[in-house]
Amino acid sequence: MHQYISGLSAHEGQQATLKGWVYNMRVSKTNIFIELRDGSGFLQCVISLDEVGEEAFESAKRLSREASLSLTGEVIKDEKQIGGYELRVTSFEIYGQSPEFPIQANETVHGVRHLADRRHLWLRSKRQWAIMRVRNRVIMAIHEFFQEEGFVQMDAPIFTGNACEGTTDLFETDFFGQPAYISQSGQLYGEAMAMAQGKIYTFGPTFRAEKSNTPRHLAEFWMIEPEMAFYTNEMNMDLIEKFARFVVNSCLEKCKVELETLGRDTSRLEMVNKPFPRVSYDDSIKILRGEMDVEGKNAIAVQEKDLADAKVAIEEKKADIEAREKAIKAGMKKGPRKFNESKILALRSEIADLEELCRNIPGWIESAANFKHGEDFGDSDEKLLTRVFDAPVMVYNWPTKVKAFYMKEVDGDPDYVKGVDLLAPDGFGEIVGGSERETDLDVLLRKIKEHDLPMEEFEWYLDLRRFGSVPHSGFGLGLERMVRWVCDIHHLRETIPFPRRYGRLLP
RNA sequence: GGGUUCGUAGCUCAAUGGUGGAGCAACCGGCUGUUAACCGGAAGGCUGUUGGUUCAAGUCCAACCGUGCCCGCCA
Repeated sequence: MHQYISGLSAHEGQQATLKGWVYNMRVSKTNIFIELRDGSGFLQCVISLDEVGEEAFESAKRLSREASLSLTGEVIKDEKQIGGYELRVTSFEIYGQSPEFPIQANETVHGVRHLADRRHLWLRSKRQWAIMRVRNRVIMAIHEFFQEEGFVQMDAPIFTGNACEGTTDLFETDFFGQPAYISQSGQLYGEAMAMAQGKIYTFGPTFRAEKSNTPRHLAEFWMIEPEMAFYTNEMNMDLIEKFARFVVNSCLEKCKVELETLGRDTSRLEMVNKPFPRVSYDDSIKILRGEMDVEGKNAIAVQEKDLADAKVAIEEKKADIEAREKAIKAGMKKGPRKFNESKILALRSEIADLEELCRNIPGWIESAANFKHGEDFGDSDEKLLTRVFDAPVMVYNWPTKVKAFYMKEVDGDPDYVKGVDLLAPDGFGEIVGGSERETDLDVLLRKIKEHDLPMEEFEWYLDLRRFGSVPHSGFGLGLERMVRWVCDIHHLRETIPFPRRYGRLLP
């Protein structure tokens, strides 16, 4: 029986056997330092010449990154080490060598293409390890929350005959000789299941055939869709807030090591413990246009300040580069020179990012200032809006035109529906979309016609209104978007083990 | 689908139109209780493809192929 790094503190001062892979190693004359990873964590193992003898020591020198082995030795407390412990190896056995592993220990030196082509190996990198463990925590927290709240987990089908909301492009496939679609949402089925169990949630894969090429789209992703009988949209919002707070706090509590590995500023996540502001669509537009301030903050002015700050930062970084280049030219030993050269490279890439920001902000401001009532928010609009709040924001009461047919109209005002979007702060944008559902059969019949949807395919759905129709609400959460926010990852492709998106089917 | 950036060594990047360089990785040697970054050596290239301008093209022009980023669509 072997031990795992995560549970090693229980074996302090004792013998233990670990099995894993070489994440990184350093060789000296009498010691070999192996940074071992075993899936549960990372730990330094020291193979010393005195302990293992010359022959074994020589074979250990031939190890390389990602070689697999088992190591036996004494567990020693060492405050200097990352996990607080190290293993003094007395014997080891090599399973598999790993010559010329194509991804360096510092994965950030690689370009995205190189890494994406090697996703099956990239997953072994420290950052990816941390992200996947946060993903696991998010998934488990979601189940914990809903199970605790009395929800029943039920699955919507993946093959469907209808195009649900009728807007998005679906993947078409052959279902025993007849055309079928791969599900883009379990929403309508969720409603049927909620009428059977009261409170349910689905948790499954979802597919969108849009040729979207952005950091926040995948062709295949995982969605969680709770649906609650006898819930109004206000109750829906209460639940969304409680839910998001629970999931994020669970990650903060149980993924400290992972979030630290990722360099996540957790104080930004702790914002979830403040009340989530609730803003009507109409008010959110006023904020966007700069016509309404939030606690003294004006959305347009904030952007203008961001732009000015970015410009100043660019000049500072350019001056920094110039000074370093001058110092290098004036003569410098190799060590400091290398340090400064790599610093210059980092500064250049920071400048490139800032310059892009400078190119983008004016467009964002223009888009926000000229925002027309009745439009859906663009990504930049979400960015501007969330920038003035100190917590995730819920925007409710949306124009009927931009939302799906099944959303319930606001009482006495059919131009608006009781939809709600949860926008995460710091530019992460829409995490959750939900609504109270239309309960009136006649209104639904009218909406389905207006949206030009095939009535016969919705007959079963309409039955839900014919037999004991009740007020009900629900929402959908994009798992990867939640993980992206919690981990502060720029691109969704790093939040799922094997991303499927436009132009990417392998590995 | 629209806009834009870029394709140079295995990787990440340099190179006022004038003899293509560096760091990392890999290889060899030295140092070292080290923790991405020690010291030295040698090695690594038809500069994405095709065509054009020029005495001269990695650099300028055109087309194509590929990639990144931004927008649209959404979770």
